[in-house]
Amino acid sequence: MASIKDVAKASGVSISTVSYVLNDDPRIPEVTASKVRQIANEIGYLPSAAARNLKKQNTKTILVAISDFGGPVYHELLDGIQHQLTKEGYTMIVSTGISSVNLLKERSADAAIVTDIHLSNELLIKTAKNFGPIILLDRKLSDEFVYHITIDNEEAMFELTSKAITSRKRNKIAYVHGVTGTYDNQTRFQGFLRAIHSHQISTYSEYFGLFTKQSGEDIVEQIIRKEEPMPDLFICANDEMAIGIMDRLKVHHFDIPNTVGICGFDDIDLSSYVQPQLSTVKIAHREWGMNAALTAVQLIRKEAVTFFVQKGQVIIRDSF
Amino acid sequence: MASIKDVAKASGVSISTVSYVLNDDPRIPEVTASKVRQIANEIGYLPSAAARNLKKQNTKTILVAISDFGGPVYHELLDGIQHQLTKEGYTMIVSTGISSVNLLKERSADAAIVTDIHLSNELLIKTAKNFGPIILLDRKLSDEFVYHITIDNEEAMFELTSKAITSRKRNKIAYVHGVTGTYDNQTRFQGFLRAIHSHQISTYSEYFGLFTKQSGEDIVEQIIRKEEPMPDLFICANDEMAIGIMDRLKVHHFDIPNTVGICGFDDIDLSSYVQPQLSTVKIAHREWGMNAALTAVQLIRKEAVTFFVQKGQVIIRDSF
DNA sequence: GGAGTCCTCCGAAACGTTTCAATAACAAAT
DNA sequence: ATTTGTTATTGAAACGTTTCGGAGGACTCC
Repeated sequence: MASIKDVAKASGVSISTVSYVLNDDPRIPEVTASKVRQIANEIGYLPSAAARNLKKQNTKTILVAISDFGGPVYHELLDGIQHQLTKEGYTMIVSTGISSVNLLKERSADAAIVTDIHLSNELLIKTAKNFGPIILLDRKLSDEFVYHITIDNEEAMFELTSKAITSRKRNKIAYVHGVTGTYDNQTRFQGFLRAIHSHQISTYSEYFGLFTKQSGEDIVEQIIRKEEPMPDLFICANDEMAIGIMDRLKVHHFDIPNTVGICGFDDIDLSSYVQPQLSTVKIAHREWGMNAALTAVQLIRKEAVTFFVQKGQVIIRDSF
Repeated sequence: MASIKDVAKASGVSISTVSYVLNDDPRIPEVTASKVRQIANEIGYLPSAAARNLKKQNTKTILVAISDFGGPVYHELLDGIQHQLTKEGYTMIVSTGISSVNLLKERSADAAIVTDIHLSNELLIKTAKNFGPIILLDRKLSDEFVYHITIDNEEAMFELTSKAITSRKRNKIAYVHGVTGTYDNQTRFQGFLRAIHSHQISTYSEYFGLFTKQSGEDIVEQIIRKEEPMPDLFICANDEMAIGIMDRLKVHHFDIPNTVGICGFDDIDLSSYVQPQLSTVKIAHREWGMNAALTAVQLIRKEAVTFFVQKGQVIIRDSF
């Protein structure tokens, strides 16, 4: 591997001169600089991130740890992060699963933005201490170097549920949980509860899914198999489950929205494709990402951080 | 930041001993090792990737550069790569846009798998020389350190088009290009051409889209606005354009598949949701990813590489 | 009791940068 | 002619690891 030493030798100057040139230091006159640059270019010299990071004690890189590349939700979020980060002169790297853990444990970035429920609180708190700022998007967790920027799920779900309840008379309302214990599920459920209570409704049934389409399908099949009465309004913790439920409901010839209403959360692309189109809550993912990125950079620079609240936007379509 | 030196001092052994312990070297007896481990744990020591990478002259990391996180196609591919890589003891980092360039130019990984048309051949060839093996997924390009693993688009499109042509009598066949000049578009178009020629068809019309749903929609609107005759079979370079076309066709009350047939390529999730369900070609993305990852690792290790050919699977649904 | 063999541990060099402090060369000012 | 100042350049230390080559001690074996 060609190193800075080779460039120095080839251009007849010292290592330090080469380094200054490559970092555009003004104290090197153009005549020397251009010669060095040309030679560096000729031998295809690429600097070593490792050496540079070691010396400078930073990486100019932000790690984004997500739970999986499949989620239809991450696209805009990552886009927003990337956008903001390039603006600030940082590089974004994205990881999942065990790779995220490796990267965290080896201090491979200056800060991390994480939305991956598989990364335990314990690991995060422990790591943050020696790693650098960690910003959580998928849960609330406060610690000295751990921050969070979460969505106001509660309020959004309150609004959506209220709309669903008042749009027509429903008698048997059901809440479909996602993975229990997650921040998203809990806060959305809270919003649901507040909404039905504020409308003097006290009975509701609960079903438990896993945020996946499949788990939504299973819920319907199970209701039918056990011959339980079918709810006439499903408030679902996310769109994927809602769409799964809708699919099976249609197969069994239920009339949506007339006999059964349904709504989701997230406004994934599919939501406006299914028939009828799904009412849901849209999150400004792109802004959320930009926000998180900005916060990360501010924390690294030890500047004052400007925390925003991310709100959801209720979107009423045809599903209830 | 706590370093290995701090651990050494706190546990009363030398730096080298700590290093051996942390790397599970058998020459350190368990009694010493466990003490050191405990102290490292207590002070929350995290090793420095930078220092380690510099010394070992590798990163145990593979970079995957993709064009954008939005594409519905990348999910399984990344999943396959990640799967294979963890099996081989490597960490995967994913990047887009300018971040990819930064990472490439600073030699931040041991190899790269790229499918991002924005990264120029020139950059890739130049970088590969000092970076390490680069494996291209989105084009063919051979150079000393540049490799490619591409899909047999031509054959798959040949089969799909043949099926479409023979399924019923069509008189006005159209090919809908994606971004021209891309490997995918070119090879798919070749397959289309071979198919119609082998069926003694010599006339066809061409439309030019951008691989996006929107561009598909535009094509239909433009045909109608200009009062051109509507084709009765659209062979599209990908699903997204096909779905855009289908959408507008339905709005204008064309009967699919009876008066107009259509097919796509890629088998994105949406393809089985639209009505009628889209005929298309499915790519084994997960295997493709695993394949690419394995190749990358073999190249790094300078082992013999086993190159596979990735084939597409034609899926006939209801759209022609 | 001396030579040989293990076992446990350590010192120091090296990886490729950045950057401080210092030097050399030369012009300008006294 | 010496000092002063400026500009161009350099040497060397430091960043935090890994790992080679030993050192020192305990044990075995004759």
